[in-house]
Amino acid sequence: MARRASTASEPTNKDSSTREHILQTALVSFSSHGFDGASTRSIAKVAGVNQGLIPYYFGTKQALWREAVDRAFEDLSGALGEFSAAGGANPSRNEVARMIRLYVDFVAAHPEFVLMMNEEGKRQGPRMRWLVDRHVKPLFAGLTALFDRVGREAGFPGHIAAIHLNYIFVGAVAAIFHQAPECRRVSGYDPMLPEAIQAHADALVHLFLGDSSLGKSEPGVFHET
Amino acid sequence: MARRASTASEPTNKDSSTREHILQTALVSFSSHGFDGASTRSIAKVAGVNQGLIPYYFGTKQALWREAVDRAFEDLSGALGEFSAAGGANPSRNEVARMIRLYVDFVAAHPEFVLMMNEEGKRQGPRMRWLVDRHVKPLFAGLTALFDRVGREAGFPGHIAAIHLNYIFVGAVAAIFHQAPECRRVSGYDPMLPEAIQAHADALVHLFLGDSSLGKSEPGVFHET
DNA sequence: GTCTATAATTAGATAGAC
DNA sequence: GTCTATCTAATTATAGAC
Repeated sequence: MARRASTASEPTNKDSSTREHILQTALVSFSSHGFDGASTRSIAKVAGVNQGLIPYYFGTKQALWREAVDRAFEDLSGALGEFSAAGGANPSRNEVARMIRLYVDFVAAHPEFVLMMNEEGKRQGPRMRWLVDRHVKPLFAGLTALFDRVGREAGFPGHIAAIHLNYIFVGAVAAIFHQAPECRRVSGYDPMLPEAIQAHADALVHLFLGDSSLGKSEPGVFHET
Repeated sequence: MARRASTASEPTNKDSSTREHILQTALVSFSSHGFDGASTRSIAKVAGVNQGLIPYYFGTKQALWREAVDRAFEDLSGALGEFSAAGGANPSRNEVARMIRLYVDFVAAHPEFVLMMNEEGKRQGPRMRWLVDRHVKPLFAGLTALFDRVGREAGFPGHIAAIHLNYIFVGAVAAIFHQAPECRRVSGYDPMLPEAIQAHADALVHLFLGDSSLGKSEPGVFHET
């Protein structure tokens, strides 16, 4: 491919550079095969470049992983829009429903995000600590406030319900997407189809917020205020 | 350690043999580091035996993995008792609640089971196909029947809700346990403590079945018949 | 049955041609 | 900036001592 000349100080094009291509390929490989299972040679092969370019651009495999994770959380932040920044203000039922649908759409479009979270969050180690301290903790305060309110309104017992609701929610959203190959083989149903994604979001909104379209708020755990 | 002599045809003691010890160690290692990430040397080291014993007992790494997975599903079947065999007969609300608590307790006691399922179910390959065809498909028919009934009673829209409820349920149960290290670091809360396991089961029963202890059946998605 | 030693392959990172 | 070639270390599996 033709490539325009660039001086030493001028940054290269962000979206079309092979560096960026390696970065996007790396996150998918790491999430699918794990950090140890994804070799730099296999990442380079999928990206269509030489293995030597990875140490050239990123130094170490660890550094490549970190840049790929940074990029993943940028994508999440962009997809959630105002919700990722606002935190747990005091959203209405419709705002919570919209947040659920935004997150479902993001996970369906980027299953590698939650696969990477599962890969690193399951065991202690430097990558888990780095990931949690740098990216998860800042998001967690807002999420806890939100689920604390949801839990109270739903009459969940005890003061520790928020953390449970948090993981119940993220697990309930993501499993069908990060287990998509298993789901297809066991049931013949493709959860990545647009109709399936919508049906999944519908089911989650119904489960967590109840069905307000019928004009009653009894089912579900969250009631309009 | 002293070991009693055995003839060629006599099977060795199942629970105390080093073969069995390797098998149990292997599942934890595979679930934590993935098939490629878990080296036979590291498995042998954790088990406290020599690396050469793995090809001696199991032939190949693949065969070791298969035996470890067989053992994991035996444990699941044992923990679920009558529920794993009965399938989706027509359980009462209390029976469903009991099944939820049994599964929560199993996942908390054996996070390596769902970690292994996540590890292999996320991508296509010979291990995923073997695992699904041999172990998941036989369980799936009963689960679908159960969630089909739950979905109908809860008024979920459409005829494909069962598969969504299935993955919503298994994801909701397991995430806090398979992400336990992440959970501890982000929140300081240990989901593996007995009180936490019970609180998680309480939250799930409340979410999926509603709170019948108050004598009303409005919240939740499942109503007593 | 359990060990040591090793063969064949592959890993991440480096050096240097162009 | 991208490639080939290579170094060192770690991988699975095998051979053989005891």
